[in-house]
Amino acid sequence: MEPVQSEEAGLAPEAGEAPDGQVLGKMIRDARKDKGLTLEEAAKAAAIGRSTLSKIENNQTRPSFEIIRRLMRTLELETPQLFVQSAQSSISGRRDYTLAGRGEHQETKTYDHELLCTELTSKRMLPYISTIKARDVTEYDNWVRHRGEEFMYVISGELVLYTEHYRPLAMSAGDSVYYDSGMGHGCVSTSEEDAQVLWVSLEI
Amino acid sequence: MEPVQSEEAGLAPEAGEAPDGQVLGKMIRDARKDKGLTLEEAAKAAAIGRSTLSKIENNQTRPSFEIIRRLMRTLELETPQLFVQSAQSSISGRRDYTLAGRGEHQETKTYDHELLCTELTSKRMLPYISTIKARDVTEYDNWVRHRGEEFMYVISGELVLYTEHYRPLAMSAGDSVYYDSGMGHGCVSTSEEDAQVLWVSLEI
DNA sequence: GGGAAAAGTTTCCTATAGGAACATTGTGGC
DNA sequence: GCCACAATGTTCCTATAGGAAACTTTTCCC
Repeated sequence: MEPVQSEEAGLAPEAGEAPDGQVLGKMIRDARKDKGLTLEEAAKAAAIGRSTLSKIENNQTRPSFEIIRRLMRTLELETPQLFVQSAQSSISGRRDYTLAGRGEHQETKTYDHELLCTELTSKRMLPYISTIKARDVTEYDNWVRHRGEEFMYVISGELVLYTEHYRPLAMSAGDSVYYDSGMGHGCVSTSEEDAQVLWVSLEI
Repeated sequence: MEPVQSEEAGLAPEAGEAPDGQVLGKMIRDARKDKGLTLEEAAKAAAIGRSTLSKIENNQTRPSFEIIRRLMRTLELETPQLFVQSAQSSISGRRDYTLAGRGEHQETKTYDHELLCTELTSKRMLPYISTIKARDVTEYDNWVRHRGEEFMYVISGELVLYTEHYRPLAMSAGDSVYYDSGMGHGCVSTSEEDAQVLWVSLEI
């Protein structure tokens, strides 16, 4: 009963009708992991179903506005990251999201993420800048891990990239590294000030 | 008939909240009226159904995230308003780009690429740093174009990103942009010194 | 290594979102 | 008043969102 599905494709800026919400799910998953929550915990806190959250994170559904709203509150996500009308253009970016909230920027003990793109649908790479808090850590055992690849470039500061399979890698401004993000990894700032890092992540 | 459907009745555990759900429709209607659009016009512009918009404005449905996103773009709604109620129009997600108008540039071509990873096999993203010579210009009719997506971050200097379909975008250190690289594009340095740019490219 | 518990995914089903067509309510001209 | 006709509201139907539970995978222990 669906002879024509065409009309949808016409107006939308992004061409492909591929159901890939692509980055939205990843963002939510990352935010959840950052807070150290399991699917169950996060879902309960947001008053949604565990399976629903799983589907959203895997981009297997087109969630309702209400559901997303609850998740954003629970995960303390910056709202503009999720939308921001980039005026029907595929050009978007610039660090203009820090905005309003002023301080209530999503922060965890260790990282402070700032997404560098808007229009999450239709994008496959996820670029963002992280501020890595200065702190002392003798050893790292709490790996970040997600299927895909990741490129990292140090904008400022000094840090050590700990990875699961290789020896720690000391990095400073201008250095970059490319690795399989399925391998556990994590950063620790080794300078007095926070370190700034640019990531580009590709989920497989 | 009046289905005073307490939409949230079953789901929302917290009672002290839930205003957004009721206000959403009014906000959207107001925004539409402000722009002097009829239901039909607005719905068409947002690529949604007329009846759907009607229901949303009358709070008779719980629209999907995607639908709301389209409406916000069409009506140029500020995102935080939808989440933070009583938001005093925090200027967010503003496109505070400085747009470079004008078109006279001399032409040359010489980027200076430096690949940031080795072992290209098994990698899907391609990160590299380009030095864009001062006063360097790419020819407009000879766009760079390749299937895929591209993320660009300005490390230093000032430049203008020219694209095939959008207005020139002036960028300086710290700015970034994400675009479909199938769209013709090219950079021109506008500062005295060379500009340094970090690219991450993803072929499809 | 193996078994158990936890985390995550998929399946199945119901309620409903979204859109086309139909119905109703303005609104201005005569 | 009555008639166009334009704008909005409602009905009807299908595809699917969302949740419970079954199932699978991963993570810990011993």
